[in-house]
Amino acid sequence: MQIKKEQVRDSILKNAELEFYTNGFEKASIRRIVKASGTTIGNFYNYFESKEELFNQIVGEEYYNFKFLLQNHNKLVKPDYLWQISNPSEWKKVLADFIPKFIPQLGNKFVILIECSKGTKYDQAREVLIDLLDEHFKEHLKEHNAKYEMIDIGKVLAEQVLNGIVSIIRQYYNDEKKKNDMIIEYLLFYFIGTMGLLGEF
Amino acid sequence: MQIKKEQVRDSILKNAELEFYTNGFEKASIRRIVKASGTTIGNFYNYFESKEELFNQIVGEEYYNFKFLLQNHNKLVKPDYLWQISNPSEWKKVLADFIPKFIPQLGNKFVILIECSKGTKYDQAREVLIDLLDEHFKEHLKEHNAKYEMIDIGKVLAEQVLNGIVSIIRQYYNDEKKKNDMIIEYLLFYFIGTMGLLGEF
Amino acid sequence: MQIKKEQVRDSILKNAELEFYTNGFEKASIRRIVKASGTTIGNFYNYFESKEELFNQIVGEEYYNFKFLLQNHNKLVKPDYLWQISNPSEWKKVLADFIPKFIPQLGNKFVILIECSKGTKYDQAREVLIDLLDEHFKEHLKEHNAKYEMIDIGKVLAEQVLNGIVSIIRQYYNDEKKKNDMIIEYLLFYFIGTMGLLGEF
Amino acid sequence: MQIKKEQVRDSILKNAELEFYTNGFEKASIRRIVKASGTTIGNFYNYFESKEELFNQIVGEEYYNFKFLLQNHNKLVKPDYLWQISNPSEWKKVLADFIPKFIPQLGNKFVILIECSKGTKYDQAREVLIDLLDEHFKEHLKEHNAKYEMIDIGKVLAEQVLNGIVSIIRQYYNDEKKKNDMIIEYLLFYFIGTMGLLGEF
DNA sequence: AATGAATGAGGGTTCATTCAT
DNA sequence: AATGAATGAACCCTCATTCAT
Repeated sequence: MQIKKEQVRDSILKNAELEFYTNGFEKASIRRIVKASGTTIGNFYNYFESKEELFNQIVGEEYYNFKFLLQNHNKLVKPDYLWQISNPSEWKKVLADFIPKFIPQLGNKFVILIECSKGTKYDQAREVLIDLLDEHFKEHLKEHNAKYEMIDIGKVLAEQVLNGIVSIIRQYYNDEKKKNDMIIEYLLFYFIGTMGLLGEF
Repeated sequence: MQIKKEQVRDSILKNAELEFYTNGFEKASIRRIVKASGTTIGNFYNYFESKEELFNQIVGEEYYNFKFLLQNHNKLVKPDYLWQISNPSEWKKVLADFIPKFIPQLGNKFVILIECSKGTKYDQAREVLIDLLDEHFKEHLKEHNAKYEMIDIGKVLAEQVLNGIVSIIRQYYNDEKKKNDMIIEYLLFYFIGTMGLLGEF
Repeated sequence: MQIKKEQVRDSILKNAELEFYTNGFEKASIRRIVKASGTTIGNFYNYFESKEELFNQIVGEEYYNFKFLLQNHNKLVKPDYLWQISNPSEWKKVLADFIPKFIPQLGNKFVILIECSKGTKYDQAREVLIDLLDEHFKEHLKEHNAKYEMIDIGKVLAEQVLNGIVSIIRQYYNDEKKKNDMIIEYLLFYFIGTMGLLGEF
Repeated sequence: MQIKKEQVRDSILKNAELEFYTNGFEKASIRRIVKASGTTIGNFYNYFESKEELFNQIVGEEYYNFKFLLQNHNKLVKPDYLWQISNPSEWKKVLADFIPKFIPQLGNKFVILIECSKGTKYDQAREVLIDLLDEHFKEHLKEHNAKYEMIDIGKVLAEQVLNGIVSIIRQYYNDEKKKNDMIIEYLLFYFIGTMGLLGEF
């Protein structure tokens, strides 16, 4: 009984995740979710209060961790020495060490949080994250080139890097290792590009 | 009342553009559009045959130009010498010359075409463009580094660069000049990053 | 000007007739009618007060004649000697003389009146006509066979003969002569059948 | 509330049958059906997928049986000796035996199938049946009078006989026995009429 | 725990008709 | 005389959610 209960619950969560991932919160259909989960509409509401609450249960923890990460990134994320290293292959190694620490967060739920939360209370998640990355970037940009004026680029870079990560997650959802490699590769691109830009200004 | 014809039509088009831009084709609501346009549902259908046709009228020409650009990009877009230039500030100048040629296409309608066309006959636009960019990138990557194995990165780069442009358009929709500057800046980032990766740095 | 006016009016009437004939009153579309007539919705209402009034103008006279015919059929329509004639080829000749007198009424407008008037004030036309024919038939049936009990057949015969005529009009709408021949032929069938039934009972 | 399931379903089916019977498929209104059925629009779609599917459920089996009958009518329907019998009261007896076999099919649903299916996938049912009857009639006409030229009459007769049956069903929908009697009576009329025509030519 | 019937608001769309120009 | 913009009710259908069983 207990087991069965959990099975139903898990089935709903699993299928709902796919539905939200595919269609976004607003276009997601409870009917489709329960059908895929092998249960019924009525029973769904024995497990979850609403579509929104279901969504919360899927991305809530993710969001919590994510906020924690953001709030504490100054302590956790301190690879600023990166910016002083000038050899790209060196960078790569450093990133390969550093990135895996927060890569567990970069799964489908992260995508849902960032891209499929329109219409929920999380729909600012994307913006919040971007603002934070922006701030982060601007700091570094300023730090390395005091004369750099076009600081607005930080926000674009942020959105950019976020989209890139999301895009990789979506593309390699079924190959954890490749996904991680791609993210590292991709971030390298970013740092290299940034360095190039900054170094020449 | 009847004199308004063009006003109403323009009002609908303007508000519809915003609605599609904000909610995508499928979630866009005709009722919201007509309310924002100060007219009625019935009257809407005096101007447009359907929601889909309204969408077509907004992005149709855009799509036509866009296809033309894609089909003729080999002739139009030939700054491949870019890849042989090693001085980033030189790159920047070249890009600044080259990019404005197709920048007029990069407005809100382009965003709608790329990001908000799910459910319409244009919903492959994004994929088509990405495939083309991918092909383009793979060519160059192969050309410059025969040993470069991870050719899959082409598609990610393509999606990446497209997202970046879209993101910039979204952010600077009200400042044409800055938008253009940002796109140039941004593409520079891309080329520099790519060069770095490839070993030309 | 005056001529043009009549042209528009006639064009509307002609196309409306076809529209009513094809789709019935309720499914008929004013928009389609005006489009086919080469005019506009607004102008339509300069010529006709409403869809219903347009319908009236098309079948009104028809209905008037038809009612007159019905009310005076005892005077006009007196081929009762038909029923005493026993030679079918003789019948045929008599019918061929008699029927043409009211055949002018049996055109498309008659069909519209009988079959396409649902939703208008004429929608009882069919029933009225059937009742009258029924009465007529019952009279004759009684007259010729006093013991004939199943007098209800009159109504069926009436509906039957009406449907038959309508069906012929619809099928031979473009060949006046053949249409008339078929109607005669068809009515012969009826009288022969009736005679056969009655004579043997 | 939920116990009603079958009641509601039956109520919808019953009222829908009446609605289709009265207004035809296209003019039939789901709103009227659900109001008459004592339920709501939303709930209607818990029982039926669409207006068309509702229609299918009403006439689907009818159509299946009807097609079977048509395809097998050469085996099932073989009272051709009828045409050699010259005594009408004898005909009547034979018909009285034969007709009841397919009379169960001749109810309101048959009428809906034949007369109210415009706009559905069954809208050719009428034509198919008429063509088949036409063929049937032409055969017999040829057989009995090689010189009979006006073979076009077959189609008219077919439409005629079909209309007649439909008309009887419509008139005696509430008296099964009388309906059957009338159909027999009516078909007799037809055979006698046909015989009369043919025998005298 | 499970079912699915019931609701009502909203989706896109069509329509006859009115009326300012 | 002619135009067609404007209206609002009705069309079929989908949805998340409630609740009696």
